[in-house]
Amino acid sequence: MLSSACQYGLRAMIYLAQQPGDAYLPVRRISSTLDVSHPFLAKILQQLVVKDLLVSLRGPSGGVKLARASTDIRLNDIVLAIDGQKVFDSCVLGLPGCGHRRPCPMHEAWGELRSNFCSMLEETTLAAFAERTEVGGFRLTPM
Amino acid sequence: MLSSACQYGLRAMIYLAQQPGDAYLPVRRISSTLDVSHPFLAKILQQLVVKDLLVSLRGPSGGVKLARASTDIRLNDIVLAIDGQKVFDSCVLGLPGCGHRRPCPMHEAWGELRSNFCSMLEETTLAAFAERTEVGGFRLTPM
DNA sequence: TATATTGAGGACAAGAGAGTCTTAATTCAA
DNA sequence: TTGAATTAAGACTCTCTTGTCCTCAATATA
Repeated sequence: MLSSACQYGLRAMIYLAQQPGDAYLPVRRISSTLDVSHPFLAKILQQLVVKDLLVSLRGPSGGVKLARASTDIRLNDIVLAIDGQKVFDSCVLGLPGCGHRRPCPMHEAWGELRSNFCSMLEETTLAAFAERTEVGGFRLTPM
Repeated sequence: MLSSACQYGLRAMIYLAQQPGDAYLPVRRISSTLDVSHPFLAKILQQLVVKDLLVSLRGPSGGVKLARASTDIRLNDIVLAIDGQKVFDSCVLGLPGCGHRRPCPMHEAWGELRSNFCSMLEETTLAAFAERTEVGGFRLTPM
């Protein structure tokens, strides 16, 4: 459903939203906390910088931080920035051009499930999600 | 969500369920109707033969046909045979071991959507699906 | 029995996604 | 001003899925 890159991106963004203060956080710190490859995560976060979801600073005490308040970033923004629109309009049977006008047999049932998923991503802010993560004691890391 | 192989397999099985009579249907016929590569589809259908969802016969007037009544095959059987169990217990954030005991932040919301999807696959028989496909005028082919 | 037709099976090629590595550019701090 | 820390950028490798190709085995039919 979501690519690995997108999964890493989401986890990193949630982690960043949990940080107090306004300091830059080195990517290396994030990657070691989440236990993912540093160069790979760096490349992913770079995409989020380009899409204006993160800002970055080079040099000592540099790193990345959220470009705006976590209450103003939705999970959907992150997924779109990394995986693009295709997640949202793919057909379960892989038929090109499947849609309301020429549906495949699964279109209706799948469409409903998918739109529920999309709604969740669109409605949930990063702030809400980070808080739920902390309060619920949920984890972002494999270990 | 589903691999291309699985998508092709589902489309082929629906197409087979729509055939009247009990004759073997050559894979070549199926592949050209669905407009997918013949060798690739052959390999996929072979898996379904091994899993006893199809029976095959070589030689002239050979081909494949459903191993049992389409009322006795569920979409779930096909997905399991091709993509395996991993479709059903994957974590949205890709965390290994994510589950009730150690959930990731998305576990609950995603779990519900996924279990709806699974229920649909488990409850829908190939017969019901093929009929809906014909009655609704839905399509299996790209063109 | 001869032959054309079909699936079975394996080796191979192409593509995408995942992940690594190296070098350059930037910036803080001593 | 020098050096260390850090992101930026691109080339590269690996692996898995997708897809192709060729040969072999089976079998219905003439």
